[in-house]
Amino acid sequence: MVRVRIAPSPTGYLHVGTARTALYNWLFAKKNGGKFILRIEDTDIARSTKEMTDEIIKSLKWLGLTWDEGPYFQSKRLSIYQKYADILLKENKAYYCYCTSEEIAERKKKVMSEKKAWKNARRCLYLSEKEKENFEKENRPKAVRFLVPEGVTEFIDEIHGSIKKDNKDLEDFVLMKSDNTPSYNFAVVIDDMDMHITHVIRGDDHIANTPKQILLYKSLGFQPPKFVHLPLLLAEDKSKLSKRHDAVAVTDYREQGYLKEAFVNFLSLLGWSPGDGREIMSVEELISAFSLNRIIKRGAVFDTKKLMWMNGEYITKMDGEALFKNAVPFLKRDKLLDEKTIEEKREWIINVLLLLKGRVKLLSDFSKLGDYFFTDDFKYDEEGLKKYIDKDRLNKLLLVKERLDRLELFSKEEIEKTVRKFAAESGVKAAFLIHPLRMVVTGNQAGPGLFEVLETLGKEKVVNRIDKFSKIYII
RNA sequence: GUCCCCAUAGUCUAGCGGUUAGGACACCACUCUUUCAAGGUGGAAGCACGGGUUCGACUCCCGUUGGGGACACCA
Repeated sequence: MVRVRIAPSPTGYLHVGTARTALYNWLFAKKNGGKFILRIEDTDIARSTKEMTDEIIKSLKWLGLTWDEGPYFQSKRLSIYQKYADILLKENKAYYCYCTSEEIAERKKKVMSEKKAWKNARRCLYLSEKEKENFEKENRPKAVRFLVPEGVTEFIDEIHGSIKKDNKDLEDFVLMKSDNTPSYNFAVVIDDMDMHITHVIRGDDHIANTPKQILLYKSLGFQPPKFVHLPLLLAEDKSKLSKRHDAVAVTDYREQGYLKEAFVNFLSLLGWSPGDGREIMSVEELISAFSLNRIIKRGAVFDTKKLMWMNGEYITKMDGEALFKNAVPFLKRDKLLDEKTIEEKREWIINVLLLLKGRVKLLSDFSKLGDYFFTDDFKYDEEGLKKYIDKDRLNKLLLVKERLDRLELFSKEEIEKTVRKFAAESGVKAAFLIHPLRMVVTGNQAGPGLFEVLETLGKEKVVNRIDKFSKIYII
């Protein structure tokens, strides 16, 4: 039975890299009828918060990455770690270290400044009984360090193959911090073991931790799980995606107007592909196509342009109901719709969304590109005014308006007939009128087909806007 | 500085000894069109380098270079 987990630390929002790792774990579990477990790694008491835990859970849910077990909290399992630490201590596989972080930091700084390789000396391993006694009397805080044995640690990574590490390059890392909370490497091993995790699927940045963890499994007498290290997600300059320069929180993408379907689809293709050229894929398709051996080794740049393209594809393919559900919250957020209108003009709103969807990339674009449908308070594009508005055209527009006003049925067909007929009579091309009309009524140079826009807007608004414009616009 | 990982167009990728190196995003041109977008057609753009192995290397091996990651009582 496959059992995998995602183990975020609640010290920040759900990072897109973590989301991708979660997705691969989830897909792998679904594909193999296994279980996906959520574990919150909140042993850093100072930096972990309840808010971030909630945020992470919210983001995971938004993406649809629901878990079968958990969330487990490491902060509630402290006695378990302590128990295993005591065992290792008793078997002399670990020892107490009385050095303070400050002392170690200072030593490290000195060594690094000499451009030498830093490795914490196992000073406290060789403490005499007397020294130990003194430290204990002083009540000095003590951490538990693992006694790294000699030898070479090797493991088979499902993606990278064999990875070897000479244990002499490993320092005696901390198992239990002096505040009696476990270190990451220790807690992970105990938990993965205790939760019967079969495959540890995580980012490449954990390759360096793996030998340490394997050593722990061995000293505890447990069989290590399989390790799968995914290529890292990179920023545009190929460095690690960082909080400082990049949008890395899943929440940010949701708020920018990305659809979870597009986001998940895009993430799935960063480091993996189905191999048959398919790109736009539903979760069901992803599940059935997913396999670990199609994951590649090199890091992938998170290309927002492609994400945006994909998002546009998903939006274009949406039907009215789906559009309504997804886009309305954004229009509401941007104060273009209120509850009452949403209820009363549902069908009309859907028509507007259908009209706009082809040129929208983000859900938030509905507000940007279609504000004139929802408010009279829209901006006129300066360049467009210069290009399309002059005295002659404005006068003709007023005449067209007269005719439109007389239409019994304000349908796109009738509108088009009217405009084209007028153009023919005046000896001008239809485009000569269409552009200024669009400018005056929508404020934009471009947009959906003009006649449909006018029909959707309704006769009253169209006529009023032309009137109003002719009064305020000074040539 | 030490250790580890990686290397096909600007980006995401297909390729797993013999291919005109395929697709997608982005870009450019043309087309369609009332505009924009979409669509259609076409285009530019790639196997980092050097040695091997082999009849034959993008593909296998070694090295170089380049990029990335890890080196906390953070996770």
